[in-house]
Amino acid sequence: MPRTSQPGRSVSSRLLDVLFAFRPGHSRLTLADLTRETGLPHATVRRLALELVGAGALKRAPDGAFNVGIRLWQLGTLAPPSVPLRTAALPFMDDLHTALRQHVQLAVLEGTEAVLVERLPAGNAVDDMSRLGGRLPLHCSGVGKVLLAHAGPELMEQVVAQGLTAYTEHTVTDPARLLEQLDECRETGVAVVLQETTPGADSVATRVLDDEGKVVAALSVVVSAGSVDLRTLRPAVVASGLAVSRRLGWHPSAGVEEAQSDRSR
Amino acid sequence: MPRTSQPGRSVSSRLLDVLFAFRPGHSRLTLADLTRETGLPHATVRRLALELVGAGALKRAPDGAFNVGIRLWQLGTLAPPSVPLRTAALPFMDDLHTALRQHVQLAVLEGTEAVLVERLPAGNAVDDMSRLGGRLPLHCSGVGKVLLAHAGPELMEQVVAQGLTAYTEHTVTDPARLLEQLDECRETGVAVVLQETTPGADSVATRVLDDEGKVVAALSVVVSAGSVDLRTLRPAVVASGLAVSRRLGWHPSAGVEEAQSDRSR
DNA sequence: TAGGCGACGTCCATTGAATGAACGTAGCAC
DNA sequence: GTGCTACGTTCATTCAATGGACGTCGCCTA
Repeated sequence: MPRTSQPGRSVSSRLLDVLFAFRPGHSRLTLADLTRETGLPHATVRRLALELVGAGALKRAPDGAFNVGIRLWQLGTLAPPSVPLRTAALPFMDDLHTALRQHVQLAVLEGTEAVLVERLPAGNAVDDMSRLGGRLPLHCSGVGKVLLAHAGPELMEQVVAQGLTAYTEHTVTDPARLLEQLDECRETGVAVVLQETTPGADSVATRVLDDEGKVVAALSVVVSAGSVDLRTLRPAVVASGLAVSRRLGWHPSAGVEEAQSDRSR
Repeated sequence: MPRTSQPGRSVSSRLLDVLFAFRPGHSRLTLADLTRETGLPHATVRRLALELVGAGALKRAPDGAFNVGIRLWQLGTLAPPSVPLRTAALPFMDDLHTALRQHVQLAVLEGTEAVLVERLPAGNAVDDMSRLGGRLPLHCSGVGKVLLAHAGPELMEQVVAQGLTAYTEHTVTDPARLLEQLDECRETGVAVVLQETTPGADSVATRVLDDEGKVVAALSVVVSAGSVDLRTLRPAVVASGLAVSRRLGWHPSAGVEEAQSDRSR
């Protein structure tokens, strides 16, 4: 007797379960992997996965394993703020990168994390575990603090509720202390983070504003701790952030919008 | 009496129709747009689109329009050869970019077109209509000719069958002439294209090989016609292509694999 | 003010597409 | 041989997807 186990779930949600089983570090999945990951019967998973392959959303390797297809990648390039933001930011990020020879990162807010939407790595600089499409904590990364500072109190509550994980011995885990930092960041538009995400990595981050003065992204430079005087980085980062903002239509007269209550999931 | 019009189609295919209705230039779609685009009843489209929004695959703007969501973008970053290829190529592309101050592009083969998976634009250089995630014709772009030259005869037949569209007055539309160029490209590993895609834009492209000597991508520099002696570009492009290939595990002893019959998609 | 139009939202009787347990096969290990 | 895991295929059952119909809202023209 079929149709026995999981009623009440839509086909679409099951299909999306299969899709989103692909995560960083799980980008190559066999049928068995997908079955485990989704908890669905393997016959169901197989049907769905093959349908995705047929549409070009997934690709099947000769050995039977599944991969994300190029068509999905193309779809992803259409995601805002990717389109205008990346286009606007890349030239200035590149300038920063050329001038400083350090990691330059651009991140946006997604749920209770920061997602890296662009990244220019400096081969000889410190590695800070982040990668394109990767996620960084809001409470202890440069870009994270900038985004958190401008996102309104509800998000702060959520982040605190989830627990301020200590990634290093320098991570700020005291909510009151964090609030102070965010207040300062909101005033200055800059966050300086010293070895809070990764030991040996400092970061200077600033906000990127759209034409309405809303914070749509954060731009940061990550450097090896102590290798550079962060005070010299600050003007460069701020200037680049403003340049990107202007390119997005922002103008000083637009100011900076306070605490929007975004329902962005 | 419902269930009247389109039987024989799976839910999944309909869902994917909705997803893939988002294309470059159609990245922001209203419900009515989606209805037109997919040809499905608006009640159906609405249900599917909202389910996609619920999963974070799409995002709905306050005004009701739909956009591709960041989660899909993240999924896309997992698509091979995006992961290792982009990582391996970016540093060298950046070097090329810094040295030449011209557009630097990385493309892979997808169906009968080349897809731009990475792109460093030069603000002051000629604009050549391509964008990240965009598609270029195989028969008249630098990266396209490189990919086509190494893809085996079946693809060549397909491309010819589709017609060698003349994008400019310089586009090679004679199959015999194109074959000659591809033969040469296969020998030298380089394709030089003079104003075939866009008037005023020249391109020098080379292949990128993986550890098995298979051509997995093409790397090119696009310059304003006549602004640079292309013979000086050639060594730089070739060297960068080889550098990326080495980073992917290729070694001169692996050679270059001939004409694989790829069953992609 | 009335009437037309398009976009969007909601409802619900009908039914065919999705389902998944069962079975079969192939490869590997011991 | 026996046991295990991965993968493929089948098919009776049934419930979730369907889409025509109707309602609402805003906008335009007369």
